[in-house]
Amino acid sequence: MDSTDKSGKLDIPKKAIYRLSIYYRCLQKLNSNGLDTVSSTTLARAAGVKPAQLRKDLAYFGQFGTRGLGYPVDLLASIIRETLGRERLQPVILVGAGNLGSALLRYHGFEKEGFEVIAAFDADPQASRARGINIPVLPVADLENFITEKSVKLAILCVPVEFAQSIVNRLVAAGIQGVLNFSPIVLEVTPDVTVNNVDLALELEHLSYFIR
Amino acid sequence: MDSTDKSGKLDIPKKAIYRLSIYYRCLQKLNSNGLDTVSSTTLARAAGVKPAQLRKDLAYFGQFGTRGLGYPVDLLASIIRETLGRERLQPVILVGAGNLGSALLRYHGFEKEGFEVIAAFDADPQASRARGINIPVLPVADLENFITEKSVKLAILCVPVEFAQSIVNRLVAAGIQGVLNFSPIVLEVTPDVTVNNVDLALELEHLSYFIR
DNA sequence: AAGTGTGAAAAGTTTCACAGCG
DNA sequence: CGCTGTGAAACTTTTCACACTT
Repeated sequence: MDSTDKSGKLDIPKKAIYRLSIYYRCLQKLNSNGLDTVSSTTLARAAGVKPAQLRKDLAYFGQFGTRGLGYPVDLLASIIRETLGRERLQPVILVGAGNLGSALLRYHGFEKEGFEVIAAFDADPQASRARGINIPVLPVADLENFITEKSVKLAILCVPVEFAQSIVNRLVAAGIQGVLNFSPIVLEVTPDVTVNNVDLALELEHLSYFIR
Repeated sequence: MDSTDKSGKLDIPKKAIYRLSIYYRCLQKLNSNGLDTVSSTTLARAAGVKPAQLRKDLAYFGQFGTRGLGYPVDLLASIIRETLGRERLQPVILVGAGNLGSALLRYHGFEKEGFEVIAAFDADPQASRARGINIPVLPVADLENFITEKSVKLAILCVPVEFAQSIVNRLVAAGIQGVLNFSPIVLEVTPDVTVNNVDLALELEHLSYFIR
């Protein structure tokens, strides 16, 4: 069997891709601490995984280490950055500037990690503008034009659950390929679109199972 | 081998427990639609999984279906609720009422799912109180007393990343058993404590890998 | 000596397929 | 007949252990 899937990407396990982001963060930290080489044992400890897993994860997309020495921090960081598709700044839109949506906009956590949220959309842009948001809040009717014109590929979805499916249909039709979904609903999309669900109540519920 | 782990819990795969929460939501919806029986095929479709997986998941903790008919919606919902430890209202505290923390408090998404956030803690309670939060915002110094007095087991952690580890140490020492962590850091805790990480930037980064 | 890269084993999870019950 | 419950098969992911390189 060959090592790429139908989309031409290297066949890296999904979970390994999540870990790549964690490794990248750890590398940035190490780099700012002036280190230029790191062993799998050290990096793995920082990332909370086992050394063998780290080595296997990195091996999915190449050989970057020096035996007896470790990995070059700088190079490895660039490689991961490129693998994740972060070499270019990705514009992101946010749809649904209600309670949670506007909270996320004020939070600026995405900007800190190098994503630019270039516009928000809401059924009532007037009301949302009042909430101390400093990017344009546009009416939902403008979604399609905006996405096409700016070639936006990523969207954060914070609309009420009953609108989530119909909005995501419009996003996908307009060209969105990745959706970060905060609604507690299983969205139906074509296989070429990736949906990541962040379900805050579900995470708390999951914790509730583990406390005695 | 027997079917319980060292803590005496049924040995249900972690991923199955997440799905339990999803099933529970779907059941509530079905119930409000007046249905009182549901087949694995129907419930599975609503939950976005395969019928066999749903049946296997439910079988981990008992036999609730009637062959030829399906599952009783009401009973199944109660069973899942109990399995998840949701029969009692769990008090939750939130630590770090800054940008994201105060946003989550105003969002009220946890309350909607039946969790009560009974207090928030912040290094500067004064500043946080101004942000339109309607639960007590207490100084971080009060953490230990409050947790002990109210027997709080769950905490939402939204402090800046550099304080996360030391705060979680204090939480755990005071009796917290489950932490919903929003800081981009791998927290070190004893095995009897469960940490769920919600890393918003990481989720976006993961999406970024899948767009072409 | 130190530490990577990697086949092979182990563990975990999902899917299949069908026996068996209502 | 319809649909659950479940062993067994298939698949995925993690861990091990060690040959190999600097």
